[in-house]
Amino acid sequence: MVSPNSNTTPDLLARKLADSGLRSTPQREVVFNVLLKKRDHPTADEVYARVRQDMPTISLATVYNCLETMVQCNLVRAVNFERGPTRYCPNLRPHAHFHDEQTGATHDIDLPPNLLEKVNAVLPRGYDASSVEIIFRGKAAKNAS
Amino acid sequence: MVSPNSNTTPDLLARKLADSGLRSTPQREVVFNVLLKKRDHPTADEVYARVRQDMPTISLATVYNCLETMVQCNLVRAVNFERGPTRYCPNLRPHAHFHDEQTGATHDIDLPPNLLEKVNAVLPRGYDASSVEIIFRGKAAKNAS
DNA sequence: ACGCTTACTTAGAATAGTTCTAATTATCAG
DNA sequence: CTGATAATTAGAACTATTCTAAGTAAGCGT
Repeated sequence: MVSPNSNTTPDLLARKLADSGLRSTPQREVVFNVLLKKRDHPTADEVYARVRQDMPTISLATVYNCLETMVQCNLVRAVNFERGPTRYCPNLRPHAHFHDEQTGATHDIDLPPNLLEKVNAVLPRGYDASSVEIIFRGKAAKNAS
Repeated sequence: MVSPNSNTTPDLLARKLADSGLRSTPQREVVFNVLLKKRDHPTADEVYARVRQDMPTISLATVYNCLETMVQCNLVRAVNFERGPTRYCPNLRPHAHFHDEQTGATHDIDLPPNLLEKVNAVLPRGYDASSVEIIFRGKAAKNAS
């Protein structure tokens, strides 16, 4: 038998899941691959639609379960704009999000290493932030990441 | 007849509404006053509960309508954490939000004048942000604004 | 390999927050 | 005062998500 996945991602998914005492399953693999393949911040419904092309029997509940599991394992970030549907993002680098109000598209904005520290520095004493989120809203030119 | 509101807020509400071609109504006034009185980032339901003490016949739909109207007029900011209920904030200064994960409380973090510019500066060419939102998550000491 | 235990998946019901609809009421301009 | 427009209202509808309970699969000790 050929060792699985040896040529693709060196099973980040399986490793990170195992770190949390969880299993890699076919459903989790296909959901994760969908996120990696097209990094356009899809909603759960959009992930569901894409995943069904490979695995037509998967349920929407499972897609939600898988996504939530990956968020818990820090494999994926959940992103929210106002009260719109949650979007999912497999970019693990520190980054902000730019929400294009015309098109609805979401773009990752990579952050220079010191920026989050600078932002954190505005917190008065007594505040201890475990995470910072930065969201831009506006208009983006057509040529964007 | 005594001139109304001459001693309280010099009718910011009525002015800002008029700027958008809208009327000041009893419902809008009481909703706005509720927001000003206790600035704890209440949800629409919480606003509804408070408003009904002064105006028991108001409807929840009207509370939503009033809040949305005020957001449109830039009298109030809508704040969202994940997919929780929208919260409302009458603080018009540039500020970030700190979401205390233990208590669920929200605190305003005033921003130094240059910070938003610095943050904006991380945007690559082609991105034109009309607004930036900064959200901290973590733990806050008991003595907080 | 066998059974046991726990993890995972599934379909559908339930839920929360919000928005919509259609009818009523209030306000403004002439 | 009258007609037009704006605002309010109650309740239905909607959307995204979570819950429930049952079924399926996988790892583990023997």
